[in-house]
Amino acid sequence: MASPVQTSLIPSGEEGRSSSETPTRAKRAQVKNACVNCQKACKKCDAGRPCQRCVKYSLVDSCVDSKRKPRKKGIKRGPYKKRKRNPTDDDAAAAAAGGVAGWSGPDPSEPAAALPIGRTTARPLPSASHAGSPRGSDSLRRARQSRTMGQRVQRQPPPPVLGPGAIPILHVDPAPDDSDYSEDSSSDVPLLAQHASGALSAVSYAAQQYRPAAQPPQPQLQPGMYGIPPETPTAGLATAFRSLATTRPRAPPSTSYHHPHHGHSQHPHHRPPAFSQTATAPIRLPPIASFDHAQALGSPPNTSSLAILTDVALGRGAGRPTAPALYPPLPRPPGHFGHRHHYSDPENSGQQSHDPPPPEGRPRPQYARSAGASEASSLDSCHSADGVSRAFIRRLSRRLHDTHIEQEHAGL
DNA sequence: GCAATCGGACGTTCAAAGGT
DNA sequence: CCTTTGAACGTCCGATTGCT
Repeated sequence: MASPVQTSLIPSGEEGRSSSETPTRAKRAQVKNACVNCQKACKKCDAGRPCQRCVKYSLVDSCVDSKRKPRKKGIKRGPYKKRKRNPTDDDAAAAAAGGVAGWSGPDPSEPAAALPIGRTTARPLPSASHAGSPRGSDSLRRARQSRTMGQRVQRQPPPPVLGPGAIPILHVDPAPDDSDYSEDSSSDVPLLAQHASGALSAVSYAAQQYRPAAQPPQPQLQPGMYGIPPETPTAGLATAFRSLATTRPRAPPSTSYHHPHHGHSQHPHHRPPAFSQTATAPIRLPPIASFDHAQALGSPPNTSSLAILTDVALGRGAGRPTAPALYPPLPRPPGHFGHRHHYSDPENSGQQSHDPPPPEGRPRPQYARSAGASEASSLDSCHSADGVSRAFIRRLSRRLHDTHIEQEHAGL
C-alpha cells in the first residue's frame, strides 16, 4: 500500500511547497517506548504513564512500557563500503547501500552456517516488487527520501543481487499457476514438496541433519513431530533448506500433507504421504511468496516455508504434534481486504486444507462503544497471538520474499 | 463517525566493521 | 579506542472498510 505523504510531518510554512523544492521535514515525533496497549494497537503513545490513549480507553492499569527484544548478536555484516567525504556522493553511496552491488563477502563455498544469513549468490525474485531491496537499508531508503522529499517516496527497482541479511530459501514460482510447481528454469533447483507440510517435514528432517558438531545429539524425531530444535540457528535452517536442494533425503518419519494450492485434490484420501519421494525424488519448497500469499492461497500460513523459517527464527517448532496455525490469519472476512491481498476462505472457496484449520483467531470486534471492550480487541492489531510484532513478521516475510538460492549455490 | 485492521514509512538502537 | 555503517527493531501514520 502506498501511504500518502505524512503531512503532519511537514513543518509549518512548508505545506505549500512544490515537490521540486527541498523542504526541511520535521522528524516524526516518536516515543522511545510505547506502552503495551499503544504498541499493540499501532497507535501513538506518549511518555506519560498512563498515556493519554490508555486514559481515554480506560486502560490505565495495563499501561506499562513494552519490552524491547534484545538485538541479535553475532550477525556478520560483511565489509562496508568506503566512506564518502563528498556529500554529493551520498546518493550513489546510498544506492550501493542496498548491500548488494559491492558485496565482497566471504566465499560462498564456505560452510553456509558460517555465512551471514542469506549470504549466497541469491538473486531476487523476478516478480517481487521489492525483490532484492533490503528494506532495512536505511541509507538507501533515506537517499530515496531525500530525492522525493515532500512527495510520495517512490520505490526503486530492486538491486539485482541480494545482500547480507537475506534468508536463503528455495523459492520459486512467485506467481504460481495451475501448472503448479512446473519446472522453472529460473530456479532449477531440485524439486519436491508439493505440499508445504511436506516441506515442513523436510525442513525438520534437514534440520536434524544439520547440526554443528559441538551440539549435543538431538532426540530422534517422532512421528508427528517436526523436531526443529528451538535453538536451531537460522543459518542452520538455511543450511537445511540448502540441503533439501542438494541432497536426496531419506523419508523423514513424519508424514503430513498439504497443499490446497491451485486445484490439488483436497480429498483426504488423496493425501499423498509427504516426503514419500524416493531417494531420487527432487525437492521443492512451496512457492509461497509471502505470508500474505500464503493466506491468499487459502493455506494456513503455518504451512508455508515462510512460517517454517519464521517459526524457527522465533525459537519454536520443536515437538509440536501437528501443524498448528502459527500465525492464524486475522479474522478478516473473505474479501475484506481484497484490495490488498486476496484472502481465501477455504470453506467458501472450495479450497480446503488438510492442515488444521486456522484457529478462530480473534473474533471480529464488536465495535462496542464501551472503551474497554472495544479496545481490548483492537490491542492485538500489531501483534500475533503470542506477541510477535507484525512488523517483525513483515520483515521476515520480506526477506523471504526477496530471497532465494542461486541455482549454482544449490549445487546444480 | 468511530473503531478495527492493515501496509509500510519513518525513527531509534547498537553490534560489527572500519579507521586512527 | 573511536567512528561509521547499516540492519534489527520499534513506532505510528494514513488508507480502507465495517459497524453503530
